[in-house]
Amino acid sequence: MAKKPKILCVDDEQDILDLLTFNLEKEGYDVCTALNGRKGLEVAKRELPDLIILDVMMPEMDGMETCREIREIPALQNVVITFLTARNEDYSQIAGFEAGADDFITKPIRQRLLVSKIKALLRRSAPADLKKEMSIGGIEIDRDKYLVTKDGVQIQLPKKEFELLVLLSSAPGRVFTRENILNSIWGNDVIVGDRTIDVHIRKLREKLGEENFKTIKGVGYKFEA
Amino acid sequence: MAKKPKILCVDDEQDILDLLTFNLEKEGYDVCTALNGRKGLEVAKRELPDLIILDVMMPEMDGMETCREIREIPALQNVVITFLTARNEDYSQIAGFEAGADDFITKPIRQRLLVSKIKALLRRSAPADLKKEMSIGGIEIDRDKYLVTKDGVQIQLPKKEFELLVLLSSAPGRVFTRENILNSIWGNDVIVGDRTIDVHIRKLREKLGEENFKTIKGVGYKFEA
DNA sequence: AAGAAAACTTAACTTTAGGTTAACCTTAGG
DNA sequence: CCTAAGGTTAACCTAAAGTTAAGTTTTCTT
Repeated sequence: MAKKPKILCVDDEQDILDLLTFNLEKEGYDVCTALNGRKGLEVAKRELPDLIILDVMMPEMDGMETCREIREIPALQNVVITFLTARNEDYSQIAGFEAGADDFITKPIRQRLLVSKIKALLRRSAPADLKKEMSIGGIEIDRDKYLVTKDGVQIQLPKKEFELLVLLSSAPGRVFTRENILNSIWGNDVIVGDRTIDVHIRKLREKLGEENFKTIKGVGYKFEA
Repeated sequence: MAKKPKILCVDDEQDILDLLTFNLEKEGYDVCTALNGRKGLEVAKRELPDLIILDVMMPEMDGMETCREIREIPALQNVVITFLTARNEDYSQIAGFEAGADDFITKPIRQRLLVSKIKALLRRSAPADLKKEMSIGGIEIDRDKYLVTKDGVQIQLPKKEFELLVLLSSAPGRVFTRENILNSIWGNDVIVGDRTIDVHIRKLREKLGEENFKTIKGVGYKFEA
């Protein structure tokens, strides 16, 4: 079963965060939150969510600015971002789309609408992911078929290895910290030892070539061809 | 000879259903109907139509939502879906396409236009339909005749086994999760134990060869030759 | 409409792949 | 040349899948 999508909510009002969290978790999403733009950015980097809900009006660093900074981060280039705006702040939508927003949700929040919008957005963003029957340096990854091919030879990877490969290959050349990896593959709550990642990396190296998985000591791992 | 295409019409007004049925049957299509979204979904799952006409405005579960749910079902991923809208509900088209619609038909229904649109849509999707009689690695599956042949020997499969085979073989090599399988064959609501799937898989393996049905632990099953 | 047969689901148990860990080894980098 | 981070191996554990047979339900048949 596909892992549940992770959604980051950023708003300076705890009430709103609670409301969002309640509704989204009820729908089976994995929700994390932040109380301002700067923290939102931090959490986004660490958690690599699938979708981010950003309040436009926030002290210190507003939604627009946060959005721009998020879009600067290579690993978050394709995250879906939606803004939360008051209904009458309509005019801001143009600026919002320019900043890199995908959609808008207006306050007050209508819960059913919220959920269906989120669903639609995540579905829409899925095709972008599915395109990724990606092929890098002799290694083809087909997410649907759950299949990896190296130099024309099919390789059946176990679940965790496959997930790790998909993660690393989602942004080739980018270094994923151990924290990144733990968060995306195991989830926030599960605790596994550090050596576990090493072991999976080792297996990937065995099966797909030593040189494709580089260690950056003290930082993490990256995949390249 | 190609079997006549099956069309499912979903609308809460019996009048509209009658009108559609009359016109489409006259053209030689096999028509089935449902009076609301939820029933439409059920019928769609059972009948696996080639095309679905969905009224946008329906009580309980509207066309959009029905459409989204239909698209969730692997076996119906490639069904052509067209919405029925009032001419002035124009705006909804954007949302409609997002939900996974292929086209729109506006009310009031112009009968000649309806028929030519349907024809055009079915023509466009035709290649996908040809898959109805497939043959992979000594195994022939004829969906219409409800018949399976292995190495020239006819095998009569029970319903569930046949459905499972059809599903898995609809995308050979692709992994179907248990969730996928449960949703397409049993439906979202029905709850059957996990072991049930195993048993059906076992029977298929017995009858059609162990090797053709591969388990990907923690993920699901796939069919290949 | 009863009885039989076939299909389907479940329960209880076994097996196994794959995930994790512990213990020890290696290496990079200060 | 010491230390901390990462690598390696094999043993262990567990959740997931396999199996079998015994209920249920559906469906034919007469």
